Amino acid sequence: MARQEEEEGDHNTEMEIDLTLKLDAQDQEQPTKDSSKSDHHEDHDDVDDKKVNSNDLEVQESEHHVPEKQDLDHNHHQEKLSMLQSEMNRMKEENKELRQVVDRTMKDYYDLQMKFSIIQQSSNQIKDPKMFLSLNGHEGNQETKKTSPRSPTMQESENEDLGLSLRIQSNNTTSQHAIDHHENNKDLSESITRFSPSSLINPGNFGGNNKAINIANDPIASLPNRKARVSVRARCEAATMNDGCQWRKYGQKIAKGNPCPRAYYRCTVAPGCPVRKQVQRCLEDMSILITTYEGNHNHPLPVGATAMASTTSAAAGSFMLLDSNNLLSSEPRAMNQSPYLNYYMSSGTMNPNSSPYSSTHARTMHSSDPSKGIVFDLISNPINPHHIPISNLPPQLGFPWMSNKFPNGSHLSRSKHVDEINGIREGGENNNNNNNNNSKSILTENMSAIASHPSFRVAVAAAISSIINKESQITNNIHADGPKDRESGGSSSGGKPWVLESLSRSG
DNA sequence: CGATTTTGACCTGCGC
DNA sequence: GCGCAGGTCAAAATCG
Repeated sequence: MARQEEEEGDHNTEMEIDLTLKLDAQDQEQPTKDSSKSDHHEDHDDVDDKKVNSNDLEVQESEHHVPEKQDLDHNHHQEKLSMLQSEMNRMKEENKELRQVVDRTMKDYYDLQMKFSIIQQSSNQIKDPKMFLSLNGHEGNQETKKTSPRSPTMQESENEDLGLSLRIQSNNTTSQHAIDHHENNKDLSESITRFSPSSLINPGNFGGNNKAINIANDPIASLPNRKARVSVRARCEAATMNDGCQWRKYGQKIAKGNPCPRAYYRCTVAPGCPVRKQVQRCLEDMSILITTYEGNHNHPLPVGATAMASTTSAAAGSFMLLDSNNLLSSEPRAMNQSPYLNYYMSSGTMNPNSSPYSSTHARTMHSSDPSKGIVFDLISNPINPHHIPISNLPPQLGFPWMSNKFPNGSHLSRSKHVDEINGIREGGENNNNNNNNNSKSILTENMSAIASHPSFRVAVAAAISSIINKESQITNNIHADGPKDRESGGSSSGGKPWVLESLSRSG
């Protein structure tokens, strides 16, 4: 028996040594742990606590171990406390930096708003303004810069941290002159847009039977011979983008020039809602989904649909209003300097041979392409090394705006979406060795991950479109002579589509 | 059984 | 006027 007690006593001493070693090891690891790991660490602590507790039961039998055990517990709790405090301090710092970035961005935003209104006010003297909004800190490829040198009149302000920028460029060339110029240039004419107003806004282009359209409730649709159309190009592996609205498919057709069938949907959130959308895969890249919206909803939108709907309707409204004032030219645009979110004008037809990633980014859309009117291009290529291409994501890690139901039946949750961003962040964090710049690099990565996220871009696009809409409405009130004036140009003065795109090019 | 999708027919506009 | 292509309708089929 005595020998047995001796053995137990030795065993207990060994356990305490093990515990001390473990705690020492934790002390060395703690400063390098991130929050998630520290949580994990706490789990280990719990286990260790249990070990200690179970150990205490045995130690109580041998009294000379008790004071050491208490010290150990005390030290352990103190370590935990200091660890949490350091973690809190780190998060506070991170929060502070984020706030600064947000403040700076807001300041830039208001500055740009002011500049834009000034430009708008003087826009009656400018016949051919170029408008360019981008959402990226990276400058675009050089080829693009060559094709679209910044004019001295260009006003810009960029936030390098967030990559938000607004550029408004104007020149004095008339639209017709631009067309003629490009028609004379064979090389350019292949990649550069040609203006085709009749194909853009044409009542016949969206079906002959429009009985369901509620003209009274749709100011844009109420304009005779005009329909607001907004296209969204986005990488999406699901059949349709989940934009928050409820849609019913009412037709499908294989359009000429694209073997992918075009699906026709109408909004079923409210009976008689005139909004319709066409969904078609891009010929050049099947992972790109082109969704074309038409009309304004005549009902309150679900929360999830607000961003996209306000984007489309606001942009459509601004497009119509600005166009009606002849503020925009039909000159093809090739000014994609920023790979993330660019806002420029193009003609109404896309050449199926022209790649959406062409260096000039001039879009010559095929007449059958649904991307007539305004195009929100939300395609992003992985500039960020931590960016996960959507095609590489497992189905359960899609974007929230993608269909909640995947073909395989798996469902998305918002937390997954958050996990995706967290995953990006953690991926970047693992590559850093916890130096002093760690929090900065994390911050940068977080910001770029957020800024490059399609949902964020949609939200920003919505905000920008709303601003443009408001500004254009103001301008319209100042310069327009009323609805009659809008139609004075007939169909020839019709739609000059804008393209809002977020093509990012690693080039 | 109601809602949704599919699919062929039909309508409309445009170019020749 | 005719043919073509895009868009819509509506009955049948399918799904949950």
